[in-house]
Amino acid sequence: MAPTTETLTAERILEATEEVLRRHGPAKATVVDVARALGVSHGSVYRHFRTKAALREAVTKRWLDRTSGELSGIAAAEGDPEARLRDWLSALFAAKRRKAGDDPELFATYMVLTGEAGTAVGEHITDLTAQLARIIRSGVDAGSFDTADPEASARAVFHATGRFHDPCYSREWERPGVEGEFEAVVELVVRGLHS
Amino acid sequence: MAPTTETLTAERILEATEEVLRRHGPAKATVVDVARALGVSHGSVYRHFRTKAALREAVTKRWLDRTSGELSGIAAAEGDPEARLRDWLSALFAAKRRKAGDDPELFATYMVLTGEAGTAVGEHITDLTAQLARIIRSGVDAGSFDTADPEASARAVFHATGRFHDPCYSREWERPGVEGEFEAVVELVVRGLHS
DNA sequence: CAGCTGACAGATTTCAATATCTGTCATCTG
DNA sequence: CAGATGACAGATATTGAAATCTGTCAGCTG
Repeated sequence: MAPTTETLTAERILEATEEVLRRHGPAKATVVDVARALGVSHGSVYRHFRTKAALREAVTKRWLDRTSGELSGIAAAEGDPEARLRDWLSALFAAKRRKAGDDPELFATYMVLTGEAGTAVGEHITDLTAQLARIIRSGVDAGSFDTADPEASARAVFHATGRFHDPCYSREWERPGVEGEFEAVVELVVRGLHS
Repeated sequence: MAPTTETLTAERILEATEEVLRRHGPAKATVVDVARALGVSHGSVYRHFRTKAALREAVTKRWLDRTSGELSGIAAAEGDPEARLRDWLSALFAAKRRKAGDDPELFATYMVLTGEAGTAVGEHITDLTAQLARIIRSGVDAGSFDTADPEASARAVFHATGRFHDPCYSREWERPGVEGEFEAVVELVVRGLHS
């Protein structure tokens, strides 16, 4: 694309890569395309990212971190832990559903990227369950939740609600009735946590 | 394979198709292969199944029905509903995990088959949640479970435990610690159901 | 000399020609 | 004549040669 005089940074490469992925999809997005988009040779891209896989994983990480960031506010907030848990789960579902619904092709692209084994997804899940554990712990402290192991309960809640945040279910998220299914599972889970 | 004098029945075709799928995998299993395995012309296969898709769906249905059958005994049994619910969920997880672990290639084949949109999977899920609903209803009658809508609760329980029976998670089922994760989710769900 | 380039080897992908498959049906056979 | 066959048209899959990509690196440039 248009050559620039700006310095070539990891950040600029990541932005260009996102754009190339959006345009070409995961199968046809090449490092050469990214370099072309930046007006540099592909060798320069390899100066910042050792391999194509590392570049793709960095893009994935950025994308996942955006979701984590949206939710961390709720996890850190003050107030009724049960309400916060419900809010957090709703926000997670809403965020995923929005991403999947607004631009299905891009979402499919990221599904491919997250499927390429790497540590990014695992770290994202660790991050999210840590947020959940924080909420649950504050519920235990307040006496509204009862669990011996908030971390384990957090993982259980995360797993139990997987249908409403795991990308492999994304095509179900637009069906009529999901909202109700979501409420039912959240209800079950919140009741299971109660003392 | 070996030609036979036996009459050509839908049942024999289904058996041969299973064998061909096991041998060749979902991508390379053709109707011609099935006919060859039976020692007949492929036109004869089309006499019993209108399309290749119908044949594949019939095989899928048979496979899914085998799991449903294994579980229906637990759902129909007498005795403590909570124990039956735990047994049923454990049996479902064990059955899926065994199928995935014993013959991963065949399991992958069936994952492809179930992914080919059709009514078989939907009916299977309806069947399983009906079994769950039966257990939950008996728990409500016995006074140990509390829910206004056992069918809805059954779907919620099924969704909440998806990570331990949905094929899209099958590669997680062999990791150390799954057993514990499973127990934690079941515990959460059972507590959520309790009155 | 830090950062960029572009040629290169080996791996991967594309593309078009070729082969095989699906689904139909007129015809055959017991 | 019920049930099986195999030739056929159009759709799909395979194959192998050519094009492109990945990752490296010696050398260029500011």
